[in-house]
Amino acid sequence: MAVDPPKLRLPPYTALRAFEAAARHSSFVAAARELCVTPAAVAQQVKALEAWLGGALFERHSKGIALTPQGRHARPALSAAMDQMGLAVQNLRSEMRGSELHIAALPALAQLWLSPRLRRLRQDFPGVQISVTAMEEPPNFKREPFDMGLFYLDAPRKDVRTVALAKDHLLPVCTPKILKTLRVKGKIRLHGHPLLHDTVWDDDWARWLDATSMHEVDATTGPQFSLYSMALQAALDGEGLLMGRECLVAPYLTSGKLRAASPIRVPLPTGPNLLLPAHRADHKLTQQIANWIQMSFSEAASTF
Amino acid sequence: MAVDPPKLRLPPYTALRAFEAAARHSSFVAAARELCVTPAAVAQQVKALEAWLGGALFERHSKGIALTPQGRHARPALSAAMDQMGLAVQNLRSEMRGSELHIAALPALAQLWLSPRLRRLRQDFPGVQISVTAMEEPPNFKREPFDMGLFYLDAPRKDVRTVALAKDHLLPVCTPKILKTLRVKGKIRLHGHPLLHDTVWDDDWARWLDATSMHEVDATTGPQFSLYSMALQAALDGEGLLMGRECLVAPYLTSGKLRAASPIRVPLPTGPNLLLPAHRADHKLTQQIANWIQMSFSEAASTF
DNA sequence: GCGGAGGCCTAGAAAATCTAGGTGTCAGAT
DNA sequence: ATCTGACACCTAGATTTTCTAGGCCTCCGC
Repeated sequence: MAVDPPKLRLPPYTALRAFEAAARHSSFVAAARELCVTPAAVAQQVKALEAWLGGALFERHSKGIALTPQGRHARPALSAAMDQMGLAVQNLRSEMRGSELHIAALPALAQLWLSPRLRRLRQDFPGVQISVTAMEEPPNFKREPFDMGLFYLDAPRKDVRTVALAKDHLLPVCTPKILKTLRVKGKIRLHGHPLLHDTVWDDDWARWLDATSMHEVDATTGPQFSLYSMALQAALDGEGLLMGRECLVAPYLTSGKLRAASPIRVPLPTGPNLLLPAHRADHKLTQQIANWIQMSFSEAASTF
Repeated sequence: MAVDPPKLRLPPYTALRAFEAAARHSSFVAAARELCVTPAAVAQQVKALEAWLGGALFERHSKGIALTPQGRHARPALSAAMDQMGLAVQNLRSEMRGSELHIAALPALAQLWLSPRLRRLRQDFPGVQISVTAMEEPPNFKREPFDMGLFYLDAPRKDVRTVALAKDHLLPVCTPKILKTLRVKGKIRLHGHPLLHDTVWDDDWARWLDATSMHEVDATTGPQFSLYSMALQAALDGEGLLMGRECLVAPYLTSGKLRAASPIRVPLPTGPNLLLPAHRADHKLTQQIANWIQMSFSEAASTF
């Protein structure tokens, strides 16, 4: 019965975070990816936490893991606490660095839509330091320090204000030079040139060919690019036909560097969206820049 | 514009905790005491956090520190997040170790009230592992893993259900042997024997002497004990007069090992309280044991 | 003008956390 | 039936974070 108590300490934060991520993904590897560590590290942290608690949180199966009832029950509160923690830190951070703004964006949107407008954006908001980070999936705004996001989404998200910036359409594009070779007796045939593919938007070609009932063209072959902008560059270099997303290729159609290889535009179920985390909703600078982006998009849309 | 984003990480948790504690205490030394580290460690963590944020959180004065406006503004959210975190962990822990119960208690209450009843408590709740930790101040139940507390308090606390277990009174006590030497012609004089003092309840003697207008006795001299139970032991050993707290010395009065050296009982503004953190309110075992303690106290009270 | 309290610094010690590399088990494919 | 890939696990040692020790500085009150 010590008078100066030995302070029963909480388990280390790292262990909690590892557990939370592993529970959320039901996987140590996925959690490890999220946390930027090796799976072994996650496993160790979870094991340490289990030791501290004196009981198991996961059932280990050779293929994957499953939460025990206790673990399942504990997760929501822990996640909420971590969200709140991240939120508090972000608010603090943004308060300290008043005039910084960090945008998360799909690589394609970052490079093809945002990048050309950055100069003007910076001119219109002098003194604001605008950063852009490209990523495939929208980040967890509660945990990661981004002020807004720019992503293709089909449905609005809870916990984030989602503004659809435009409806997007698919249409095949190529250089004018290639276009000529496709014209046979006034009709256009999509043969004789490679189809350029983006690895993420892999099924764009299939979707368009399906919608236009052009089943004679094989959507599965052709070079793959991990970045849409690289596929686009290949198209600009005359290496083949790209299934264009109108929002992204519009400037090249306007300038004449690319041409539509077909008049048929197939609507996409998803389109570019602006994501505004709820906790930034009343942040003035964020609002202003969000408005700027929306305006800029509707201007662009009018040129389609 | 990396595609695999370098993951802007949150600042280390330790730094946030150091800041939070330092802000709460407006002092690095106090924070260090709370966190069981040296002040230098706290200072370093805070400095690291400030570096991460890119701005100062405290104004350093040679005597103490003061929060900057940003720091002051950020603190509440951070504290709340940490509370929630601690809470989530505790719930998890208590769920894993279903039949453990941890009581925080003032040393005097732990030793003189709880300890004699522990055997019966354990008998009445077989299979429950009951731990007791003694400490001078009630812990922060949101952060530290205690299921209930037993402390002298004058006012109820917010965020913790406070149950007054009894009203307490001061009365001077000594061994029967000493009592005889105090009787001079039918009247009792509190002279000729040392007054035994508890360092924390330092002013008990003064309070009683004041209330009884016995200004001729000097309340400031006499041996000091850091634990009430040691002062009590000294009294039992006939080393002098103890200013007794009725709740604590009652058993000795009953058994005759100690006698009241005066019939005058002076009410104390504070009394023993049972503290039940809100988040444990619907925990069955905690409730049962709380009831047990309340009952046990009212039984004891009826014997005064 | 001295002593103590509080904060600051730095180097090195201690502890926490992570990685590498190898094992075992299963499910689905060959 | 066997192979292969995905996933979890382990351990030892590397790396990073965090802490302590010990000395310094400044201010305040005596």
